Amino acid sequence: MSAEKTADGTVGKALEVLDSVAAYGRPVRFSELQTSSPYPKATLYRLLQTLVRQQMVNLNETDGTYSVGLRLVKLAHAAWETASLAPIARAHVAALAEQVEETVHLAQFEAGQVLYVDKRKSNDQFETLAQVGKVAPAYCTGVGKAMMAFLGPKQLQLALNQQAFHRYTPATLTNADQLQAELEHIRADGVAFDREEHEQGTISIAAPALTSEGRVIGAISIATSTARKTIDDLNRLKPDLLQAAEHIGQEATSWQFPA
Amino acid sequence: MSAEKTADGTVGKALEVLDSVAAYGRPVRFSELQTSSPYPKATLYRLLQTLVRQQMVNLNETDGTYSVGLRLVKLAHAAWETASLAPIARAHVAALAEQVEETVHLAQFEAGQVLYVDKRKSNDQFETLAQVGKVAPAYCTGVGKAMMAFLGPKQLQLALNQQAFHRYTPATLTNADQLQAELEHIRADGVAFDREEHEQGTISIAAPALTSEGRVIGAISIATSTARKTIDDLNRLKPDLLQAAEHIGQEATSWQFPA
DNA sequence: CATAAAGTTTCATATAATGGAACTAAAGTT
DNA sequence: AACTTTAGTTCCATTATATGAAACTTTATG
Repeated sequence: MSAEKTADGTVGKALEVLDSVAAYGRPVRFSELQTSSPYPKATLYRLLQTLVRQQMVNLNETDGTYSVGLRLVKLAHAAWETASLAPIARAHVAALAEQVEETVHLAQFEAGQVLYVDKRKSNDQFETLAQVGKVAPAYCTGVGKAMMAFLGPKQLQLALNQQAFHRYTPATLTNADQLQAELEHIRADGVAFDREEHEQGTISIAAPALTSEGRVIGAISIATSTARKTIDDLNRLKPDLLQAAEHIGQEATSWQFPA
Repeated sequence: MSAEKTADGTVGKALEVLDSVAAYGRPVRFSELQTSSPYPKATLYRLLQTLVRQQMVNLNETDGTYSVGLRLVKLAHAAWETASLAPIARAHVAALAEQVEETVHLAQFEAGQVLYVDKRKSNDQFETLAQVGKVAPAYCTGVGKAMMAFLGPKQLQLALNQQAFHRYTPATLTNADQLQAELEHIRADGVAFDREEHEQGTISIAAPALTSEGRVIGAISIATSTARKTIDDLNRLKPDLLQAAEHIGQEATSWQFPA
């Protein structure tokens, strides 16, 4: 485990146990948790009981399985309401999806990563929470590069240090210099492109959502497959995209959304 | 603080701090957290730094405020996916709302309380997460009584002990004997009514969703105001409600949803 | 019924956390 | 500009909490 996590003693351990329960995505028995835990059996057991008493984990006494608990769901909800741009931006995301007839993503920048907070396909009857909440790297996604390009210098330096530059496809940018050059282009052009950098066959055009003071609060993108459209096709959607991004920025500023 | 929380030492304290950050619902400064914290300044500060390092809390270095962090949002998402009946039940909730043209709620039973996991109004274009995740008492809500009525005896006893019997309106049931008698009626009738017991002017009819083995996994309700409809009007919707509840139970059983 | 596996508890010892006091930085006042 | 107040941060002797191997209990299996 990382030195950072070690430094956080009991709390760090408890949260790691919580993560492992959550990661199973289904109720899990103690012995299963034990097989993948770095902790001695007694330690794991005690941490788990603490989490159960704190209602972060639920113990189903009928079959002896553990699953995420009510208190976490409550915290989850508070986290979503406080930190998510999705409620404010929803109408604009929906309108853009209808207009361009492609998948539209809304994302935020957190700890150097991209967090998808909304996704809308024009023919969906509803959006599902299961589609949002996903985290992706910033350096090789449209929304990630769009947000990085408009960060202040201090935040940008920190963000650059937080990129792993793992090569996902042959098109992935794999070092900070390449990325910096790309970000200059994006700043000049106003939009970012994902040219199959994260996922082969997937391209997108993205624009940052900025407050009236120019601070990055998120990004919106139109994504499609190379089978359906080309980068030039996406570029033709630039005006609609920029307008939606600007609307989101304006609305967030009027709501005094934290940036 | 309760003895239970005290017994959980540092983890309990850290979670309490996390709760208080989440409860603000907006970015908050250290001094504000301090005013309502039971902990000495140094202790609060150190717990907060631990949560920041663990990414459960985010520190905005620009304005020195704390807010919920990415890791909590990730855990949130996992919690939702694992523990929520909402994705499985969604189509049935939507169909019922369309059919009866009133607000339909979907809820689950957790730690003696009702957790709303979906809500649909027939004329909504979308549902918002902000509407779900709310917790309510069981003894004076339609969904709560519907679920309690079909609990096994051991679980029912525990659940009865978890009710506060606070009087919300003149119609609120305020002791276990009254509630037990009401639950007998509900078992016989198959549905529960909220007769302005939780909120003046709000009435509802609710039915439990049961697995094929008869275990309670949730409840669904049709809620309206006394200005719009009477209890008799709601009773006429009983067949549609029971059918939707049964469909949800069947689908959950086929998905092997944990009960 | 015996054995194995899973879950739970004990307690001497080790480690982590505490919190008053002091320090540093930022904001406010004169 | 200087001083005061408030907010944020760090120190470290002391205290509290956590640890984890071993043992025990319960449940499952052959």
